[in-house]
Amino acid sequence: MATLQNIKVAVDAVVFGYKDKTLNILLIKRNIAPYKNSWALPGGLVLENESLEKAVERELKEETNVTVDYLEQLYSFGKPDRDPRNRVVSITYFALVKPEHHTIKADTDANDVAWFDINKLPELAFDHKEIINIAKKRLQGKLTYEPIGFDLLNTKFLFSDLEKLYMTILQKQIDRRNFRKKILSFNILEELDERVSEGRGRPANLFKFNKKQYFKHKKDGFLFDIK
Amino acid sequence: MATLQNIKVAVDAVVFGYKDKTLNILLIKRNIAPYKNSWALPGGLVLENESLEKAVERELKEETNVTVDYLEQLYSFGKPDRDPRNRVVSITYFALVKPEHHTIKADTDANDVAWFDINKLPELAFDHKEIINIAKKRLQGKLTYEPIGFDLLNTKFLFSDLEKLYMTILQKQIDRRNFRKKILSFNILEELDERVSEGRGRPANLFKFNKKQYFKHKKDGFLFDIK
DNA sequence: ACAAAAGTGTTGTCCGTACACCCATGT
DNA sequence: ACATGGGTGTACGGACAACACTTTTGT
Repeated sequence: MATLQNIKVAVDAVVFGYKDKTLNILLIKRNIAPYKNSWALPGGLVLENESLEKAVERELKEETNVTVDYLEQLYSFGKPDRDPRNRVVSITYFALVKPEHHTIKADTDANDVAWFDINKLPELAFDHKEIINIAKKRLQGKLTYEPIGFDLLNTKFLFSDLEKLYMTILQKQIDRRNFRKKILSFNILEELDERVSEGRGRPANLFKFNKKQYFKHKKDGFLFDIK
Repeated sequence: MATLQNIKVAVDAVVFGYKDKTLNILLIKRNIAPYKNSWALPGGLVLENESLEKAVERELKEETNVTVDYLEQLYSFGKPDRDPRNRVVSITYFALVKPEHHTIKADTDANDVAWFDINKLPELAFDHKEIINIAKKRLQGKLTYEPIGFDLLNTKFLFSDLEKLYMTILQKQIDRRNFRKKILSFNILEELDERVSEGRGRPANLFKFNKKQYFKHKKDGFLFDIK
């Protein structure tokens, strides 16, 4: 082989949160070159003896103070020139959090951290815009065949929240009656004996996702599927 | 940071071929430690200035003499101890070939290369068994919502070939009449004016996959979908 | 003439979709 | 009493699943 390989391995995370009826992404402001003062995905180099998942979790904790509710590998990026300094292969992750459960906090390095509406993103460092696009597609796809929407809502939620979340992420109208009928038919929700009034209008019932029940049904061959 | 990072980046490929009515995987016999003389997935370290895809294609050409018909990234593996020598992160790929279009040939290093029935795999090096399991699931999934089965058949094929391929990979019975009706309704096949006799029985018509037509329909919102 | 594989149509069921009115509360 | 959001049932149509007989060839 011509030369010894010297490629760095990094991880980056696309963290989604659903806030104020919009889909948000967690970004940090870089305080080192290159792309100093640009916004970027949280992430960094993998340590010598840590797994990829651990690396993501560590970087997220360090840079944003967030612990994720759902994490899965997204895709790996390795174009030779994606980092201007030296070659970096980045293994990216897809994560979901319940924003109200966490207080984001910038690093000691005085970076900034913030949630951005996915439709109002700033300029991004490296190829991070492309990574986000892929993550968005993954989210839209997964939402239809796995019950991951619940990882974006509070533990107790209104049916209308779930409905709005689906409409926001899938970017289409959904019929309220058919949607409720479908979801309820899966028998994976617990209807709580609590009602909440959203200012005006009839108070709505709170629901809880019953994960255990979901896995039981899944083992029996049931398929979660929302058009 | 504690120590400088020294992680190697490799690529490995799970290459599927459909031969003799069975699903096969392309393996090489290692001739260096560790796992000397074990069977393993083709792959190797990424060169300093080559993209990940190029690395896979180069390794496949070098180690097996195969050029793939379909290639996509599968998953990345990075447990700290997956390679006993030093830390290697492997970005794995999922590939399809038409076996009859290629002559496999072992490396100058006198490795061996062979197709293995996926149900009769030998012991495998590293975590390659796990990688193959994930690739198999990907293949089963993709087959139902993208027309990738055609990348495993000859350019001209019989309907019964397609049908058997689906039954073999999905491991279930398929009704011949409903299957044919469904596929034909997609309007992505060309019926050729050639018949082939398979020894005994009524000669069958040859078909060709019309990829252009497929992409045209796809742009118009058509979805390939086989239950 | 028989064995083997290819080719083809109809019917019932279920699921998805479309759609509108009443209910409980706050102001 | 009115405005606002919550909760619910029915009817139609299309897609999928189940199912069996005829055709063409080789032996």
